Amino acid sequence: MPTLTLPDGSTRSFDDATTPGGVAADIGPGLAKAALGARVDGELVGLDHVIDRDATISLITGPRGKDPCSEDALWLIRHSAAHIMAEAVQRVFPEAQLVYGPPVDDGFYYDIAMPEGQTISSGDFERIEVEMDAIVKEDRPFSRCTMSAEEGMARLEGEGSKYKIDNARRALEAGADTLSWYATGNPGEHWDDLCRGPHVPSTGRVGGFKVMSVAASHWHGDADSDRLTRLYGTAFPDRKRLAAHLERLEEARKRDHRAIGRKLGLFRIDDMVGQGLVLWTPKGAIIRQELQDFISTELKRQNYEPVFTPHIGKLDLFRTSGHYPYYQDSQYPPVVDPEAMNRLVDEGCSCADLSNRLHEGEVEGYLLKPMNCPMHIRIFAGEPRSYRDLPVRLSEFGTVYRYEQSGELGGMLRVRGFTQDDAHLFCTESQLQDEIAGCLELVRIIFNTLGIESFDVRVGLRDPEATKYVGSPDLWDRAEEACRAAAETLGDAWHAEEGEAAFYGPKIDFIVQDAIGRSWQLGTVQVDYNLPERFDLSYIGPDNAPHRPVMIHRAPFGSMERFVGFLIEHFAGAFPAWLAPEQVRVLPVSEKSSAYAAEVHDALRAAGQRVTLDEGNERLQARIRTAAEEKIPYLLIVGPRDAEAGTVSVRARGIERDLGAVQLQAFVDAIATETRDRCEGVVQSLFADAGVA
RNA sequence: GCCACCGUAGCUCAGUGGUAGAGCACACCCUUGGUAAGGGUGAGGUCACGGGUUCAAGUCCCGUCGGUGGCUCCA
Repeated sequence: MPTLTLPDGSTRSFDDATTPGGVAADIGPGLAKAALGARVDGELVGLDHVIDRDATISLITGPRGKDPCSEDALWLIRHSAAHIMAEAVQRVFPEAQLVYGPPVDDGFYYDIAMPEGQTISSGDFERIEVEMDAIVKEDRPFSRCTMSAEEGMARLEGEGSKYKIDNARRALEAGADTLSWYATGNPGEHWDDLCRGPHVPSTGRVGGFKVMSVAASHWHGDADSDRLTRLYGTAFPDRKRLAAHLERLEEARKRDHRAIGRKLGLFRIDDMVGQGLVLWTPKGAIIRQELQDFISTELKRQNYEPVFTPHIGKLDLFRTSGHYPYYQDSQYPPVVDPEAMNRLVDEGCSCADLSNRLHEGEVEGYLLKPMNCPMHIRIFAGEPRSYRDLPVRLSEFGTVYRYEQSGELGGMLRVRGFTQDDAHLFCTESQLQDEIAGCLELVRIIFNTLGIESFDVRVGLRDPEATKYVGSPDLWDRAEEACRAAAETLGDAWHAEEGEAAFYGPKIDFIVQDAIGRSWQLGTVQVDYNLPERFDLSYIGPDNAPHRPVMIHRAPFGSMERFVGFLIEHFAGAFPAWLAPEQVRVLPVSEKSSAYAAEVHDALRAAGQRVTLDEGNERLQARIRTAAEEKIPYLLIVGPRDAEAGTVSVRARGIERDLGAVQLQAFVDAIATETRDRCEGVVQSLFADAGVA
């Protein structure tokens, strides 16, 4: 005789065991119709879940009106849609074997083992959707069917799907005592799939769905295991919400830095130059240079000392640092001294021999630097250091090269040559926490100035199970504690993640998402006990004895490439005036005003603004449209009236009308302030004061 | 690197094995227009590259290079 407590605190008693479906019906027919599932004592269950003892229950319904759909409802709908898609795939490709089909952030996927020689391509999506549509229209119930472990395994052995057998074994190992199947319809009669559930009550509840894309995956995420076809889909309670979602995706794609970068001429990646190697065009170079100037100002305040180091260094340097040969796969191959190369050729040395001999150090060569730290370390080590000198903070916009896997490259976000806004801090143990906090402060300044509000702070700790880490456990404990304490000073939410530390020390990363929802690490602060050891770094302490410094690697932007790639998407190409490649464009109304327009142009140029003059052979409307598409922050429209009064008519980006006319000098002063202070709104305040805007 | 898909003008994209196309951008001409596309003319192509099948290949097949998505990786 279960008594159930509802979310509002009220209770309902039942004479016999009941189900969430029963509870819903007991409350009212409207709820019974709207219910998709429930949480019983916090556990997500289907409407047919048997409740035979007291519990709390919260029914899950589809959204009403324009309300957003609850996470639970979406989960049920998408998990159910995955089944429907799987059934449809097996109708179209009867020999396809199913592996695993969970809901994910924006939808769901199903991993499928296709028979040799068959593939699913985007051209098949429509056929699959037609089948899905039929299954949804039939509105067949999702029926659960349970078998004992023995019975269930026997069934699976009989069917012979090694993937489902594996899934079942894992479920049993995880503690399940039975196996369950969900049929879309009647068990034994209709299609079914091994599944823990739960699902929505019937296929018709999946109101809007779409097969989105096809990709490859590996069984168990193991690159050496079977290759599977991963079919992605998405589903919503109704078509309207699906359409809204697809529209959002479309909007997001418009923000893609690759598309905007091309359109606005910010960068290119050229086949002839090489994969993952970014060419910064003049406009993109301005943005990069502005960011560099901005951070350099902050670095001066924090007493950093700029240095320059070469792009290439002897292999021995990287052997000492440990980067060669352990990360050989992700480095451009070494450059071997020509004389040594000729000698090796004469000796008939094979490629494998060469590789070995480079590895062993018998042949010397040079490596494009995959990181700047060894070079900075040699600067630190180049003179005796006293504790009075610490911390030493060496900074450099250092370009590094890493031979990332070709499939991983993408636009500016993952490249093979990139410039870190790098610095290495050498300090004492007791200075560590303050120094980390100083580094985090830099990131904070950058994010605040650029209005970046949506990011994750991750403190990467060592994985207690793994053995790849160097350094003593108590040093690690202290460093991890220093990172946590420093993260605490940020004032933002942060989370610790085990196993995310570098092998040489814990770190704090700032993670953002790109336009299509992928996560990228931008700024990073990493503590390092390893390299000071390997390079035998020391300073003389107050006790007149040598001590080992601690190193911090830090890059608040991360890399200029990735940061600007992210920034393009963050601003959708509409950079604030201080960053905009072109800040102002002067548009004479007609040729009659070109002399005055040139005067305006020259005044702004003299004030240091990036300004152009568009005297094109087009109508004013067309020139405004062009400038708007180029995301230029301010347009100055000047005609005879302005020439007469010495004014400019200002049009600010994103405002589809003229703000009004101001004296030329007032505009020059305002934009000079706005760009100098790296802020927004100074120009517009000219008009706000007048009550115009 | 792996799997799938894709590669046609600077860009976005049409193109049924039978003469290479459009819009935008570009150049020139006309138009001098006060707030998001004025009109005309023209130029622009080794259909990514290399093989093959065919009377005939942008189109079909194979390979290479490059891009996209995902997987794996990311010191």
